[in-house]
Amino acid sequence: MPRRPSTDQPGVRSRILDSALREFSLKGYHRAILDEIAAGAGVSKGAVYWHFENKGELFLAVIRQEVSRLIEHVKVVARGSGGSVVARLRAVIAAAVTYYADHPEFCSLLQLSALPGGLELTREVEGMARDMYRQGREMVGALVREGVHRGELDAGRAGVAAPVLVALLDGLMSQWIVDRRAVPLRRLAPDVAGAFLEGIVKRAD
Amino acid sequence: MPRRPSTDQPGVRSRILDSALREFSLKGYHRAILDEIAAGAGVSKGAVYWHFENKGELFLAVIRQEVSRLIEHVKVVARGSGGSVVARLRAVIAAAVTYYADHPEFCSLLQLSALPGGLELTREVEGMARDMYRQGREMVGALVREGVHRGELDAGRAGVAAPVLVALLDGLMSQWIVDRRAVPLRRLAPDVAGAFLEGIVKRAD
DNA sequence: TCCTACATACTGACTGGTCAGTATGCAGGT
DNA sequence: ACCTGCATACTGACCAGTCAGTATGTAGGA
Repeated sequence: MPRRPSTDQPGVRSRILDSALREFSLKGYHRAILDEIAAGAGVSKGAVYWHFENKGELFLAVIRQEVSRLIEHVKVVARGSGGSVVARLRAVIAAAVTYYADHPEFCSLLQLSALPGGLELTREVEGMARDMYRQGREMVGALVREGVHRGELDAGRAGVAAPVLVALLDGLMSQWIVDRRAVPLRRLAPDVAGAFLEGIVKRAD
Repeated sequence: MPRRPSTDQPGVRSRILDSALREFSLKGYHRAILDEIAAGAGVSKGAVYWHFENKGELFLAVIRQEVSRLIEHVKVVARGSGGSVVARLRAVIAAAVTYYADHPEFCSLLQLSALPGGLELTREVEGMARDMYRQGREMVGALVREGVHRGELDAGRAGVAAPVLVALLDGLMSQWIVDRRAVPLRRLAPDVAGAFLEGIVKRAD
């Protein structure tokens, strides 16, 4: 239990979190070593155990911080400036993709956290991944419902649109991580949005 | 180096692979213990080291086997019975989704193998994941080119269709793994195919 | 067809390195 | 004098990998 620090050295805790993010995203949970996380933060292992109960809790804290940052980043865009729903969906896709491309360490961490429960760590991490996906689907779902209501989107697709868009973004990230050249995230983003919105089938015009 | 066995106990090697698949997919690479893999196969640790160089090679062997099974399974469907490209794309989506749903251990393993290089294991595993995604994109890409040539698919979407479909399938699997109720793979499959092919935007009819 | 001389395919006890977690010390603030 | 916020040194469990030993073949000579 991290006793609430009062005369804290400014930022020790967040420096530990930063260093932990680096190490975990570079080496994974098991190969990340507490002594090196501590060294990376310029403190000792004692400091880590002062601020965090154990390695697992540190990992959870890192994930919590990073996930909430992404969610916040995308939510702002989704609430949007009141344009059309289609425009806001395009913006959401662009925002997510941009965030991925700007935060590769975050992507690594996300892949780790989205592993099936038991792999790598505890069920708790799996629960966080589940929540994250849910929040993503909920956000997209709300947008889609609005779009259907406004007559912009097809009512028949309302049910799958959310899991499909979340899957799309997640899966693109996975491909990008292992092969950045083959899947140039940023460049693809507009076309991806187009394909998601309008499909790939040729229609009469 | 596994010298070719002649008086092999029938199936020891494949029993080890089966047990390793179970353990790795249940516990991940690091928490899977060789003694338990051996016990699960009904042999001793020595037998594991007789057939495989080390733990990493065993992991690679398991992944290779499983990935090539999926690829083969889907490729057969993609070559298809000569129907329309759209029909074959639907069939590919259904085949992949069905395969996922029927082989949850495989899904866990796939998630593990698709981790960024260095996480969990070596660059070699990352290379396999890269190859797998490439093969997937290539397969879809060939289908899409045929579809464009036949006038079924929109030429403007030809470039993104492959990474998008691969992403879609991969991302759906990820969501399904951590939350099977919220993302009922099999039931969603047809609608997913519809969304991918025709998009979600409402069009005038 | 039986014996010799190996080869194959294991067994299971042991070792050595690694690393999470702990015990203890200690400086500065109050 | 005591608490906070660390630093340092240590412990012990865990587990990959090793290796001497064994049991079961089997090819070839006599």
